[in-house]
Amino acid sequence: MENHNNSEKPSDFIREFIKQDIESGRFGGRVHTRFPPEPNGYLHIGHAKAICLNFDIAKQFNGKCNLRFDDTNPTKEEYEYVEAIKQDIKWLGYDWEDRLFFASDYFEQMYEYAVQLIKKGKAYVCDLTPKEIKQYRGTLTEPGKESPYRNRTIEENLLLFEKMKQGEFPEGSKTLRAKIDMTSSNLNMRDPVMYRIIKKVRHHRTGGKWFIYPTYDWAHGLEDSIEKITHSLCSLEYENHRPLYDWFLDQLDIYHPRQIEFARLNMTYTIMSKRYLGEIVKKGIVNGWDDPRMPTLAGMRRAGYPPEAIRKFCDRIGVAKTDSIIDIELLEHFVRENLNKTSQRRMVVLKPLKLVIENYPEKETEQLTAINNPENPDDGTRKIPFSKVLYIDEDDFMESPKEKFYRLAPGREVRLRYAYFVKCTGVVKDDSGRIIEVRCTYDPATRGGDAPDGRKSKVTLHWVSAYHCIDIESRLYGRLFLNKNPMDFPEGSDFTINLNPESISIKRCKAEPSLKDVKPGDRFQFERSGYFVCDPDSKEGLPVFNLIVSLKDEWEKIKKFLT
RNA sequence: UGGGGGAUCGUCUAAUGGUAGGACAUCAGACUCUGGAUCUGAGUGUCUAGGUUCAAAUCCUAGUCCCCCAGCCA
Repeated sequence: MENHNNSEKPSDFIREFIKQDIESGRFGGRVHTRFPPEPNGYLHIGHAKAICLNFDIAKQFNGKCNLRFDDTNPTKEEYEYVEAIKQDIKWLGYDWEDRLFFASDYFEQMYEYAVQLIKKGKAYVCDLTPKEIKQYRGTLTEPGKESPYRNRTIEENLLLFEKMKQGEFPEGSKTLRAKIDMTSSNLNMRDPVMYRIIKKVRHHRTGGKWFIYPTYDWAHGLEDSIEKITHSLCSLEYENHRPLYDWFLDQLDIYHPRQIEFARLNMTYTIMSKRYLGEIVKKGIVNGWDDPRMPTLAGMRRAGYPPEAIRKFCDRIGVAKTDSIIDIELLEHFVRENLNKTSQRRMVVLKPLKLVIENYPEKETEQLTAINNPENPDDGTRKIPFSKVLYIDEDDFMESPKEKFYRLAPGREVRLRYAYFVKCTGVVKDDSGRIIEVRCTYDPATRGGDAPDGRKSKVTLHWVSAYHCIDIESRLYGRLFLNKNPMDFPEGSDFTINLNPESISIKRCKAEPSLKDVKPGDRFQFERSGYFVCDPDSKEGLPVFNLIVSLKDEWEKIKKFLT
C-alpha cells in the first residue's frame, strides 16, 4: 500500500519537531511513542488516527511504540474493553510486541513520587468537598482562593496521605493536591487534584488494593516518564495541561518527555464521542458497538472495511493543529480503491425482476465463463449457469424510459454480462398493473456477449438464472446521520434528531450459485452495485452480506438531477 | 470580557521570503462486456486592512472569526 516512493518527506509539524530533536540530541536520538487508550469504550476511527500516527512515527524513525492502558479510574473502566482494544489495534495492523503496559502497574511508584512532592512541600492533603474546591477555584476571569488546608505541615500531610492510602477516610472526603498557584490564569495550575479516594468499586486489575487513585494530570506524565517516552502525542485539549505536565516532571526532577498536541479527527455524517456512541448502543438505535454503521473499528471491521484502507486514509489526512472535519467520502474513496483491486466479482440481483427469454429452449442450461476480477487476471474465471428464465434488477428496466436511461425498455436491445444480447418484447403485469415479468428474445449469435456483426450495447446488465440462483440476505447500510454535522441540532433537541431513519435496509436477493460457499469476512464486488462482505450472522442456506460501500453510480446522479 | 490554540480551493493538506501544488469532491470529454475501473481536461483558495521588501500564505502592526479551559473525567 505504500506509495511514498517519492523522496518527498511525509512532513507534518510533529515529524518536523522530532527531526529537530533527533538532530539536537535531545533524547539521545531516540524516538519512543505510545498509544494510551482508556479502557472505557471501543476504539473508533478517531483513535485510528492516533494509533497510526504513533506507530508509524516510531517505525519511520526506527523507534518503538508502546500500548499503554490508562486505567486510573476504576469507576469507568472495564476489562472487557482492554481485550477489545487490543484486538482492534492488531486488526489495524500494528504490533506493540512485548510493550503492553498499564498505568495501574505504576501505582506504587506514583505513590512514592507523591510522597516526594509532599516532602518538598509541593503537595498537600485537602479536606475541601468537591463543591468547595470548585468555589475556591475561582473563574476564568477571577483568581481562586487558597484552601484553608494548604499550609498543613509536611508531617501532617505525610500522615494523612498514608491514611488515605490505608482507606481510613470516606470517599470524597479528602484529596491530595499539588501546591502551585491559585491565581494562575491557567485553571489547571490552581492546585490541581492528584489523588482522589475511591472505595466503592474494585479496579479491574488491582482489585481492592487501592483506595486512592491518581488523576490524569498527575499520572500521565509519570507514565510517559517511567516508560522513557520521548514524544507524548495527544489531542489539542491537552494544550492547557502541558504546563502542568511539565511542572510535575520538573518538581520531581525525573526523565521528561515532550508533549505535542494535534487536532483530533472529525468526520462528516458521524460522531466520535464515546459517550454518545455508547448512548446509541444502549438505546438500541444500532445493534452494538460493532454495528456496521458505527465509526468504531469493530463496526468498520464488520462493515468489511479493509484495514489497509483505513491506514491509508489516516496517512493521507495529515496531522495539524487546525480543527477540521474530514469528508467521509475520502475514507470511502480509499475503501473503494482497495476493494477494486482485491475483490472478486459476483453477479447478484438486489431487486429481482423476472426476465423470460421467449425463444430460448425450455430445459436448456449453459455454463458461461465469467472473469473473477478484471483488475487481477490471476484470479481466473468461473462458470455461471444461464437459462430461459432469469432475474435482472428492477432498476435496470423502465417501461417508459426517462431521458438518459439507456438500460432495458420495450423494443430495446442490451447485453447480458458474459451471456447474450436480448431484446425486450413486452411486459406481463398483475391485476394491480405492477410489472411482474419482462419478456424478451435473445440472439444466439451473440453468445459470450459479443455480436459478430459489430453491434454494440450501450449497457451491460447483470443477471442470475432463476433455476440455479440462491437466496442471500443483503443488509444495505447507509449513513447513520442525515446531517453532515450530527452535533448541529436545534435548541431543545439533541443529536438523535439527525439520525437517518433509513440507515439500514434488509433485502432478500438472488445470487449466482458460486456464492453458496462463503465464509464470514469474505469480500466481493456485486457487479454494478457495490462491495459486500459476508457477515457472521450467515446461516446454512442463507448467507448474509453487508454492503461495504456502493459503486459509484452515474445513473443515480442523473436520476437525482432529473427529479 | 483571563489564559491557551487556530485560520490556504467545497473538504483536507503542502509551499519555512522566490511560479500557491496535491488528494477527495465537482464539472466536461475519451475509453469500456460493470453508467464500475482507467485516462485527459476544467474551475474554484492564502480571514480583513495597512506596512516592510525587487518579491509576502510566509515577516511587522491593527482588527475579525473559530476552538479549548472553571470534573475528585481522560
